[in-house]
Amino acid sequence: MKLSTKGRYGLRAFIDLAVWGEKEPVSLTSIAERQDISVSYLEQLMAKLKRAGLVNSIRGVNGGYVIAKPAEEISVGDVLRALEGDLAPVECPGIDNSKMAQCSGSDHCVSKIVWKRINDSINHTVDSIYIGELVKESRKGQ
Amino acid sequence: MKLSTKGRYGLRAFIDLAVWGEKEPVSLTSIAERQDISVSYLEQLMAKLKRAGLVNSIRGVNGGYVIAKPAEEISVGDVLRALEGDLAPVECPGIDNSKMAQCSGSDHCVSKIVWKRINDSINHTVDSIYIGELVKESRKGQ
DNA sequence: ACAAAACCCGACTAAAATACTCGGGATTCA
DNA sequence: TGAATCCCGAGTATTTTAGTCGGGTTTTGT
Repeated sequence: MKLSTKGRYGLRAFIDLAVWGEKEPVSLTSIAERQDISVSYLEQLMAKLKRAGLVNSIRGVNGGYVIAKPAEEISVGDVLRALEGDLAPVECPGIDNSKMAQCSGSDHCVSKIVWKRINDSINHTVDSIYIGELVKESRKGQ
Repeated sequence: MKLSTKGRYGLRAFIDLAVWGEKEPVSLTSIAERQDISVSYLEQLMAKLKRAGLVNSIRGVNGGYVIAKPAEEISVGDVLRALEGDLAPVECPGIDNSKMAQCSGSDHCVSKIVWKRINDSINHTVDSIYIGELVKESRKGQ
């Protein structure tokens, strides 16, 4: 039960971007330095965030990344799901759809109650924290 | 971000035990059949549950396992933590103690707010579901 | 006494996932 | 043109997972 470095580093990088990228695009090099993450790896993470429409990129000299929407409109859940895919720790058919075949055991289907509550609670938590709050918090700390 | 089979199978096995083991010990063979998990693997899981004091074992012919306390007094969190260790998806120093060295980056420490809320929400969720409820639910389903 | 049913335990391993790196490209600006 | 950037797919070492396996030991029924 662990969030991978994709999610951990990626959220840190995204916050960094939101903090430093108000006027000008932020280069991966600068994020890499501040956050101590390699540029190559950041490229992977940013690609995901871009695909999800959370950041835009500007190529060429003085280019970099900017967040695609105001930080107040992006939740931690948006960012983490873009990086990690579904956050559900247990993918159980019967919660939603697809192959019910697996889910025919007796109390097998009782544990599903548990998985659903865990999944819901995680999603609710990350969806209720916005990047904007974290940016404010970060500025306060400096 | 995934719960391993230890947690998933283990909770199923534990519920099975709670459902079937009211009077007599339940053998791993019988759990294995009902839950479609190999006996060898179940042995590993039960060893953990036993070490955590959640089940007792009875050796010899007609032996098996029994839960160590009433199902109403054991939470899903107790079981999952026994099987998986700490459920926190992110282990971040600064939430509690130890090596703060790592946690000196700027907004690095802002994301900690997120990890803490996620950890808390998961723990709260699993600690508020008791095996007893699940047993009842399972009996109802039959 | 002995065999069978059960738990007990540590070591081993194949497969999958993770956490990256690397090399070469394409853009843009000065 | 060349330097700073982003872009992208492949490759790979390490770690973790998800088990199996081969031996025990304990207990009970006959």
